Amino acid sequence: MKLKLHINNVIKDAFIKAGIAHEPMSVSEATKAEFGDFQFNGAMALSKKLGKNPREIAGNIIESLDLSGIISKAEIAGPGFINLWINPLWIAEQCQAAVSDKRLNIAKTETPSRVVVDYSGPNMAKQMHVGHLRSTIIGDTLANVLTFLGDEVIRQNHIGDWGTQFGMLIAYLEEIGEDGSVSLKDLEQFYKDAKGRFDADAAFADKAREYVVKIQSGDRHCLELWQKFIDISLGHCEDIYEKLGVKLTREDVRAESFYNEDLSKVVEDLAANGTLQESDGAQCVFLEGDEVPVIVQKRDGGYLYATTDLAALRYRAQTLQAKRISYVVDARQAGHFKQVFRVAKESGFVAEDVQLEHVGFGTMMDKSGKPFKTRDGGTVKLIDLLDEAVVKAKEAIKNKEDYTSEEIDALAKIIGIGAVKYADLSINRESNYIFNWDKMLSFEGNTSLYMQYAYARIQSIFRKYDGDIKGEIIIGDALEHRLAVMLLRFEDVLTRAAKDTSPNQITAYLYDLVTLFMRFYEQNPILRADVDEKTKMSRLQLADLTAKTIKQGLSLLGIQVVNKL
RNA sequence: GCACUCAUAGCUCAGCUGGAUAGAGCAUCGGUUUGCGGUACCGAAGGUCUCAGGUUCGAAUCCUGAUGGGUGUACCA
Repeated sequence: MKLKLHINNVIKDAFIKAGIAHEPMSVSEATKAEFGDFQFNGAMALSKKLGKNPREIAGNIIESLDLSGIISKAEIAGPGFINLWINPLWIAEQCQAAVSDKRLNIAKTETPSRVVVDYSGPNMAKQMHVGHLRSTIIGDTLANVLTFLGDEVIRQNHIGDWGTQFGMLIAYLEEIGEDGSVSLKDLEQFYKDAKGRFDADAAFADKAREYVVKIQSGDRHCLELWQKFIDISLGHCEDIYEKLGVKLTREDVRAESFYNEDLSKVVEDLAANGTLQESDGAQCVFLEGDEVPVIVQKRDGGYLYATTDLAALRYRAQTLQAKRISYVVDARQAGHFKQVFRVAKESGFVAEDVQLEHVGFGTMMDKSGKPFKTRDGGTVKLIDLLDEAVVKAKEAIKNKEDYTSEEIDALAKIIGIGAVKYADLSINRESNYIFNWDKMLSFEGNTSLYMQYAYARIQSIFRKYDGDIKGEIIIGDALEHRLAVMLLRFEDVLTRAAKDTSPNQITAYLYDLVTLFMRFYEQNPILRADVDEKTKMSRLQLADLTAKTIKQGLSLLGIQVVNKL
């Protein structure tokens, strides 16, 4: 239900009827309940253009407003605000349509766009650490939401599988032989051991260097070892994706190595364009206004990060035919992407109408506001963080005696992982945030457990009530009205969150929704004996729609719900 | 040095296209229960939105400057 669009259309009609030859600005949600459901602030802005006072303009608009359909009441307030009330009968009708529809009456877009979402991008030489969390779950959420809204989404996992360090790792893998997969369980350790050999043994180091050259020139034996290493390493990542409920698969992997053969072409084509310049022996693109150039080829002939990204951009725009390409990468790389995007467009690798965006995000901090590290200063492995979340979630489950130990394990997994994800996704993407277990696993405030609790509570209503649900939704009091309007806003929120790539708009909405439901439920009994049948049916359906909206919302964030907790 | 970015309640955070008295949660103080899951709900208190100018009918939001943090800055990814 595109709620705002409907209301905007009513305003637009009023503009035409009133003979105002301007495009009206969009309505916005009312800032307070007593101001109605929505407000239109465009009269003030028109005041100067029309040479009239804003209240008079607002009056003209209201006179021309159709109050027989979606909007039932309109009032002028203050300097020229128009407060709008939505017709309760219409709201009820729309909620009814939503509750009986699998997609909650949210249509897929009629103009789907092909979107590449680049996210996660772990390095195969190392284990995933907490720094990969945000990219992985923000990117996955974006992909989920866009898919749900009807776009054609291509997920791309640009894993780091190429470069000099791999020679060392492969040489070591060969040296320790068949049981390499065992040692590889701990990639950090494997990396350290390989590095130890590299530093201590000159023959080993020579072999490692030799392997780098061999891999890149396509030596079969070395490539086999390399492939084995990548498979094992990627397997670790997939364990984490599985735990996180992230939908990345092997099909989505387009590794750095995938673009290997394109790299020389990128440089050639830039040279042919005349955009390339040599500087200190390196091949560079100098952008107007930028101090540092984009280096695409080193003095020694090697290629760089930017070269691979240019190749990937071209592949995504030309071969995959994407119209929007979103990179979910740490905010610190803003400068890099700004430059690479410019080169891609200016060189014609990517057409002008393709939207390139760097979806940057802030850093995870510890309690003291410093980057999140282990006690001894190392990076925190993502797997350890997730395992700890499950352990802590177990402690948070109250009536443990009601469950078998298998049930508790399953619950703890959903709740623990969900809590970590929700806490992260509920923070404004661009800001740094302080990681806090207690807050994350609290039932209070905008947390996953508050959502889960509300959801479980609603499910409990339906466990108690085993009759049929029939009849209509009737909007009774003001709280029901507000709850119903809130439910209808879901699509607008998703659309906006997708446009801005900000998952926290979804969590903020869910929190508002749940808070409103809790208030509604406190005040409006459903199953109590003194509630008449019609009211009971109506409220049951509102509760049902609330639960379905929570479930759908969390599902887009990649978080499961539980019926009991 | 230059560039980017951030600064909102004691703490952790919201605040979308500029709109009405800047909102939540925690912590503090107080209230609600013959209970549909109290891990809930209601209320009080808490703010010169870092500072100074400017634009505007209207600025936490836009512009300029200052101060204080963070980040990036030529052959790593």
